[in-house]
Amino acid sequence: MEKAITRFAPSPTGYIHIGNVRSAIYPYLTAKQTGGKMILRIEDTDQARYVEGATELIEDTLKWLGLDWDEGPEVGGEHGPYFQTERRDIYIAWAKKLIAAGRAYADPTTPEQIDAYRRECNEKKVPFLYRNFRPENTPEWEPGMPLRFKAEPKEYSWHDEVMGDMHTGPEVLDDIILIKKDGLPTYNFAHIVDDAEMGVTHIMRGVEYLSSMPNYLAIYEALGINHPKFVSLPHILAPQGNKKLGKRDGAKSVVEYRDDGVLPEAMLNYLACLGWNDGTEQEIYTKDELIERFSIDKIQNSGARYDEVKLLWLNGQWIRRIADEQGIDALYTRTADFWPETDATDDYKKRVLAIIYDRLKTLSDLKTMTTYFFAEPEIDTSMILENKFLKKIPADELKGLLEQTIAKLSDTDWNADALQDALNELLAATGKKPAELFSLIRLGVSFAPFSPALNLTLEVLGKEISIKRLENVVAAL
RNA sequence: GGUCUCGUAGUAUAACGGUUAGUACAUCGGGUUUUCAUCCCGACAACGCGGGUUCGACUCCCGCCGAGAUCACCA
Repeated sequence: MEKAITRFAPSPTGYIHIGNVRSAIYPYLTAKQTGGKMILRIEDTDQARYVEGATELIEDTLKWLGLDWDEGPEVGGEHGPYFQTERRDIYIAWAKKLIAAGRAYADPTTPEQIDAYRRECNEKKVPFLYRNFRPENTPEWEPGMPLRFKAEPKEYSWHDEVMGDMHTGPEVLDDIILIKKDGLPTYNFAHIVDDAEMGVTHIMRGVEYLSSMPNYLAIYEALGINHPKFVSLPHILAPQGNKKLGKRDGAKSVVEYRDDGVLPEAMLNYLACLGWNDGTEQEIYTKDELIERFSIDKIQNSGARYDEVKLLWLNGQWIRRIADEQGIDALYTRTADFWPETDATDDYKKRVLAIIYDRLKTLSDLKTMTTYFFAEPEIDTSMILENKFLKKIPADELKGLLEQTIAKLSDTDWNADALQDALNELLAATGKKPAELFSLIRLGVSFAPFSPALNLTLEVLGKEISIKRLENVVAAL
């Protein structure tokens, strides 16, 4: 397979969210699959929208997801620099080729005049095209003036790897701005130059660029260069409505999910499979499997709706997968930031994790689901007295059952099997149903709405603490 | 408004002229000695509409309808 040179080229205007990270994932998978390279290029030509720290945030996001770039900031490479503001001279040099060929000209029109033209067109209900107002004699271009492309309207046909064969008429061609007044290029020009200089083979970007394609094609043509393959990625849609998912719809930063206890494996898995699938019924993919199976021609050509519920389901699957395949220790190393306030030992926390992990949807569930392992629960007798299995049993009888339990457990070896045996014997001795006796004991030691299997909970809690808690409940009833 | 794109259950998708239209999430029901969860079993639920082409259409063609994108010295 031909080695693909792909790129992720964000502008540093803020964080990367669910809606736009796919245009980093697919280039990564394509590059890795073919033994090629992914380039990270920072498109910082819009000074007004530049956000301090955004580049670091972008890098942070890619690293968390495991999308390492082969060329770009931090790692360098033979095609640098990788910040567009550091490449001004390159753009100017390419722009001069266009001027020399008579395909670009200095634009003397003021923004006010352009607005007037646009209004005029709106009133006449005809599309506004700058080329219809192109000045007769234009000054020689020099820095400080906007430079425009000189369009030669005609039909264009091209192939998009996702959308298929495309065709447009001459009416979409216009004299677009190549270099802005501030001397920096527009995206429209910069990305063409950079992709050419960097040897990019696949341009993978959102479908919003589809309607600009003819203008790009015209520039490639005027420059006399071949264009890369075009891969238009459909939008990810907001959960409600039919809009593309954006920050306004509450699209969270990708790294925010890390802080919420989502595993990068799950995030990558979910996002890669949103709008792509390999034709099989597999749901869980490792990064290596994605690299192996990914194919551009199976990218969906309609938008896909973001579904956080499924992401969280997948995260639960990944939590279990890591614990089951790599062991509790491996999962434990991921949980450092997610425990309740405690000075408990690693060993104790691991034992808690081992009995609770199959209940977790996110790692941050640990915070709320394990409190009674680390602190004395507040005794709330109503939880016992109003429990659906216990409310028909008089308080005195409950008290008696607990006393019997305490006596039995005091005489039991403290391991899961022995505890289970003891609990079964208690069941026989008291004649109670499991739902009754076990609910009582479970609530007595945890006062939590749910908890792991009773014998395991008791084992981890320890003999002394378990019995002490039950005694406290007897006293309170 | 011009141009372009898209249209299978609530959601994500499979099917590439012939299937009882498959799978997963969600929802509902059941099972695994308490709860919650895991796991297992089951149920509900879809080809936007209308014409063609064809022995036969989710699949090919046309029209309509619906949804989206884009028309910046933003990317």
